[in-house]
Amino acid sequence: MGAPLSERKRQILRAVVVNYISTAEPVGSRTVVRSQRMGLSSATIRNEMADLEDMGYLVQPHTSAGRIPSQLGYRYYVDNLMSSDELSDDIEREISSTLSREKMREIEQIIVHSARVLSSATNQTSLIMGPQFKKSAFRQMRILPLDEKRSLVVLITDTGFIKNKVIDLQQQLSPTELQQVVSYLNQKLYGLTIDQVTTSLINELKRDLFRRLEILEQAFILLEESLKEEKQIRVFLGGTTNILNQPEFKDVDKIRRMLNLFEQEPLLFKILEDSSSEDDIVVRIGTENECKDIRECTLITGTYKIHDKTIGTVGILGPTRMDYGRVITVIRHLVDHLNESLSS
Amino acid sequence: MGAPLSERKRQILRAVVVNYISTAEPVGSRTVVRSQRMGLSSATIRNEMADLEDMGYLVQPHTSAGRIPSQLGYRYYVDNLMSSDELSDDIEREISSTLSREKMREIEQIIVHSARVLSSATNQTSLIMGPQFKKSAFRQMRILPLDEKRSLVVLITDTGFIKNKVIDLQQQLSPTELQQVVSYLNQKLYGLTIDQVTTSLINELKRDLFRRLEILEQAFILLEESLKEEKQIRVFLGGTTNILNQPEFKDVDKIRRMLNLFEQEPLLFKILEDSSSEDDIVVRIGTENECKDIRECTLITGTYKIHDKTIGTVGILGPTRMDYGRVITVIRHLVDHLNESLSS
DNA sequence: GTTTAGCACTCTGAACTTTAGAGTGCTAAA
DNA sequence: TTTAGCACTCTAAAGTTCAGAGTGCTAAAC
Repeated sequence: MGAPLSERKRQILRAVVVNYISTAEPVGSRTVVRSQRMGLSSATIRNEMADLEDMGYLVQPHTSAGRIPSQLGYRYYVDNLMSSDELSDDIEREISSTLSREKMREIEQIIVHSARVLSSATNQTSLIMGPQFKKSAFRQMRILPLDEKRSLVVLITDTGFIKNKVIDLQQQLSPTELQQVVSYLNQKLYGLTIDQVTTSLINELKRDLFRRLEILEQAFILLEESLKEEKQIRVFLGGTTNILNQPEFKDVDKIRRMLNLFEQEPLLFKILEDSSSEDDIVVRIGTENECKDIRECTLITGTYKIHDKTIGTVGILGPTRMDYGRVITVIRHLVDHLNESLSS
Repeated sequence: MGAPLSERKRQILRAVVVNYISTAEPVGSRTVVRSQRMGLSSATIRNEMADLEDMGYLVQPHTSAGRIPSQLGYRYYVDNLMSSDELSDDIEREISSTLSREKMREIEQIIVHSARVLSSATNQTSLIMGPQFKKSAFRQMRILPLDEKRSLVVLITDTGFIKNKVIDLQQQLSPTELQQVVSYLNQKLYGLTIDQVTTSLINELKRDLFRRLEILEQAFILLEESLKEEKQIRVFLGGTTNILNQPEFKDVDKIRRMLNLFEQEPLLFKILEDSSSEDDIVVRIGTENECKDIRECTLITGTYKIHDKTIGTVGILGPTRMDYGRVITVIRHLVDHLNESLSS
């Protein structure tokens, strides 16, 4: 990306970014002088800052204001200048105590609480994609008749999820018939990921079974439906009100657009999915985001796993002016803890 | 409440309330003259309005502004002046189509969608308390072993709910032992409401059973826990961003306080519970609300039933300046539809 | 006794003006 | 190459002005 920056420019750029992140005010040359102990006058810094502006790392909101980092400036900071924060003991403790509590057996509970910790530790809004059931592999299926009309279908996956759903059956199946159906399905579906259980596959199985049992129309419609439903994943939010504390959201209209976004789960899902990478933490600054509703924001995401299988994404969404170092460490720690506590 | 209002005052009060509800601007005497076709001059109306202010039905934000209804004014309007809206066909259609859709088998789905309809039909924020499982009566319990370690506990209630939860058992029970436990529990618990299944009752049962089977410690802890969990009820929100459209919430600080409230489920639950009445729609204006966070708001609630058993509350929360007539009819219709579609 | 026309008075909110302060870029000297 | 000095620019906050809406009161009209 053009000429490499001199050490002095790097220091100045870092000073501007750090200052702006913490104060939200444009940073002037005098402020940089004060925070750098490098024995240069403000005039010199001014020249360097003018250069940095020409190169695209800084921008001026108006003549005679200080500078603020551009998107490129943040990018450079994140890639080259940032010192990764040490996580304070408080937060470390908060995370691990939140996740290790005895009562946290339900995965949904874990996710909800994680979202809360994440947002309170970063003062931003957190998004966590619930476990992606669809990436798990089919292990076993059971059907438990409840009363004359209803049965409970139970699905078990290799990642240890147990999903169940009540279905209505118009006609009653005898235990033997039920047994036949179940073992046939188990045999056919074993090892497939939920994603692979497509409508066409189901139709095929249906045709196959119909030759033997002609009573299953209803049951199949419902099975199909319940699978479809499980494929849609929930996104959990934490600290949505935190954006109100950010000075960049003092405009009611921006707030509205943001909160509106938060109400649209499918969109949030897409945003998280777009930005997730199997193995590392991803930082998307401003227009690096696909979704145009968050082009003024930064999204930082990580993924969590169960038994080494990536199963969901966690993220922090906030203004581009966010404390990158801190957010990244917090996410990293949370993901580590999640991986550990979900795999046990 | 003091002297009864003359017909003329009633008309003027109604005019002020109606006008203020739709414009959010203080209503002056001229405006009242224009909207009333009663051939009086603004001076006369002015005198009457001054009287109404003395009586406490109207207030002036400042000298030389129009009047706005006081809390008492709204109360009088709701109790004596309001003409109940006819529901437009559009909304009627929207409600019934939302609730009758084939896929809406899961009760949670129904609730979520109801919250949405409610908020979009009223332009306010809607709150719906999920079905109060705890008020249902225990009907039947089943335990289905899944693998070496885990079992699925299924609870069926008289209102047709089916709740289930996976539990870990340290030791495996033989089918016979399991059968014994289950039938003992069924016998003991049948007909009790979930509310009545207290910790002490569970402890008692536990002591009882221990004499016969000594393996159940784990199972019981978990059963107890799962019941406890079911007792906490979720509150579903719809249209939280609608408050941003209300001019009374143009202040970022008020917005923050409101959104903060929305994030505190237990508080919302308490608010709804405080205000619900078995049989009719309840209107709580301003300080009539217990909770101090909504002392500037009006909460209108209704309850829904399954098989004539009250099982949850739906509500609309907005500024005291809300379209009472419309909101009440919308809620009434929604509740009717809910009752019908949940009881089938 | 009501009702109303007329008028002086009040208050607000929007538009405009002023001003202090922060910061810049340039020039010329170190 | 660095820096002191200075003229210049822009903003945000505080102050000012002003039209408009609405009132309450008085005295006349019905």
